[in-house]
Amino acid sequence: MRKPREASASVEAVPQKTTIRDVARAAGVGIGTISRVLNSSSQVSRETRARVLEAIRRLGFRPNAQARRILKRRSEIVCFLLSNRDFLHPFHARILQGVESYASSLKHHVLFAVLHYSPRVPAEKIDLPPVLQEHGLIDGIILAGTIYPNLLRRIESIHMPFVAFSNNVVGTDGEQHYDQVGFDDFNGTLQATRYLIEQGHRLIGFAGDTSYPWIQRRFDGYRRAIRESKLKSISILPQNPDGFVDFGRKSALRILSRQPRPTAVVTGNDETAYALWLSLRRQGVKVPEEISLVGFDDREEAVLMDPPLSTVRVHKEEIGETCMKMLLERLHHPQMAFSHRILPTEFVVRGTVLHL
Amino acid sequence: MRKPREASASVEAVPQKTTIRDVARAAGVGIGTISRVLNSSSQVSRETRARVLEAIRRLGFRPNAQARRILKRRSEIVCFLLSNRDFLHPFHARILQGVESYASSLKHHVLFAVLHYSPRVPAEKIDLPPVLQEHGLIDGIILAGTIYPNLLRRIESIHMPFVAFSNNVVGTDGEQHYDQVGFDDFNGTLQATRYLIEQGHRLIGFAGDTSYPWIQRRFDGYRRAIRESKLKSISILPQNPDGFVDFGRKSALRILSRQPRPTAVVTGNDETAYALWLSLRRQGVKVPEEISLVGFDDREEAVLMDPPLSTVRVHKEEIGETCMKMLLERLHHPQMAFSHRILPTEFVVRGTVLHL
DNA sequence: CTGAAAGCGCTTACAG
DNA sequence: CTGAAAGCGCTTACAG
Repeated sequence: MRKPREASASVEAVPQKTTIRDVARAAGVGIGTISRVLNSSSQVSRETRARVLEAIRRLGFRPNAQARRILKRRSEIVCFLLSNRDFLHPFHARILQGVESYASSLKHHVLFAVLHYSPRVPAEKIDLPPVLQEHGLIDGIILAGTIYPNLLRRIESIHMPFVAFSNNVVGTDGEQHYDQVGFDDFNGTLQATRYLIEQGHRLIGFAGDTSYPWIQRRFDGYRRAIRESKLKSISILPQNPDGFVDFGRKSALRILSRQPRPTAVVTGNDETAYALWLSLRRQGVKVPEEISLVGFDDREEAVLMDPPLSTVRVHKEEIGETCMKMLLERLHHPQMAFSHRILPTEFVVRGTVLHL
Repeated sequence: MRKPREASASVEAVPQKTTIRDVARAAGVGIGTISRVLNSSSQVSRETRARVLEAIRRLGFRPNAQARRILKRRSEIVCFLLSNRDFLHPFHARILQGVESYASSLKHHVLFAVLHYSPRVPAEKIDLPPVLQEHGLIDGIILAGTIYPNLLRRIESIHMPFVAFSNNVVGTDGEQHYDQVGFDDFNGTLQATRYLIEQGHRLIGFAGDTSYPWIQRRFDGYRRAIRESKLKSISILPQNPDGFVDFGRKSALRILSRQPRPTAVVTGNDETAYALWLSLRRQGVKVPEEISLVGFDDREEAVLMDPPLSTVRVHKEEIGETCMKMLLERLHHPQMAFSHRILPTEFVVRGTVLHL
């Protein structure tokens, strides 16, 4: 027994109930004509079109999106799937914004979904959000967050087009058979370190946790620059840091106790740079007068520092846009070869590097 | 050149093409029976169900979500509409997370959309995102960001259920005929200021831009506490600040030049507190030894400070959850009276308040 | 240019 | 319990 929809008073007030048939009757035409007007088909006479548009306006008719989508065989909705992040960090939030902005400019929509999974569970045991279990609701997926091989395999198993934000892909090796967009970790620190060298620095350290593959790539970029100039690399990674502040304290200690003491430090990311900055200040060490500092990511922390942090800027919105663009290309050309686009980073000179 | 997934073999591999009719044929039953199994109707015999499930598995069948939704007359998708924010600030990002988390626990989905509009344009001129122009795609809206009266009227005009995050509603007065969820600005600063008084402070200033209604409410809470204890309120608002750092500099100046000098400052939000902290430090004024500081919002900045900021915590995820919950109630009970839920805040004691 | 009809992939009374 | 049929709100050949 289906319950009748609400009280009779609301019948006129709720335009949702008006269907294409009502409009056809009101305009005295067939339903096909209404559809043609809605889809701005050229084969409708001016007068008919005007009559139909007037009827649509008068009845407050809005076509049912679901019904259209069934026939169109495309929902024009993509899913932004954030995996294994307990909170939507500004970095990913801005990727999402880039996705949304590009998507909406093309009349597409973005569904936001979250997934938590263990990297150690077999692929088929990963419990995907319901939206990925159905089909027809979304056309494809933009995969962000931390991506382990099992998630990749799980997503592949549902045969839905997807694009992965590649920088936080962990533990996959060799060739990958999917579309990816990322930014250039290696060249980011390469450029930053070269800048320090140009500014006259010769004793340059690197502080960052290289157990993350992206920090490792940044470390590699740093080492390349160091080697190029025949300098010696100095790596600083505190043991068992107990949280953010403790991490800063321990690495500051290691830096300051080194003989000779580095004049500059390249950090694995802005957060590390921030923690270091706090600790150095606390110990009365001035940035950049006594130690120059360079970050990576250009997060909010960067401009909150005083002086503001010189860092490697990542164009987060552009990453989102490019993900969306690639996904659309994939949808239109399913047989196209897979590609991995790596977007350039940009070194931003602000206040934390001293010219020696 | 990487090769895409097999071309010819994909006919069987792509489950999207399998329909309920294929399954019916494979299982040797009618399509109605497949539907009943999918909807776990109890009126299917164990053997038939088993046969159908096996066929579904074998064919990799996943039902078409759009088709189901047409019949169900409910999409179980809500739209999170972020208005007039040029970027998804962590504050709103966490509201979104709360919405998503509650929604997904109930098998609902969240569509993320952005809107930019002028507060001065007539309501009917506001160009809503396409998803709000169709019907059937979403069941309702959660409205976040800065909300002016014209947007409210525009949303009301499309007759779609919605819930507004109320703290950033601007310029509406009197009774509001819609559902709202917000947090308690007034009691937040009331509690924070009382805490300062308990700690022995008698000269307490308030720094914040009261042209924003929410900061005005926070100012009111501060004044209530001040009046309760028969103290004198001291309001600090720098003229024409030129950005974040300049704002901090100017207000620090005003605070320090006052005779007698306040021993504590309640700020309109964490950002203000952070700017103030930076400037005070720069001028060699110690927090909290010489000046105590209290923030509002409990944003990321708060824990980035050293010592970490004592502030008024807002439960952002809970706001999102409550929005989603109210929207669902509204959907199930369209005739229910409108309500405005105001969630409590919580004062978090950290390191920036000195006991006198 | 336009209407009548078939059809998209489902759900759900209806009748056995 | 189950199948055949009607129907959800659209789009799109088809035939004039």
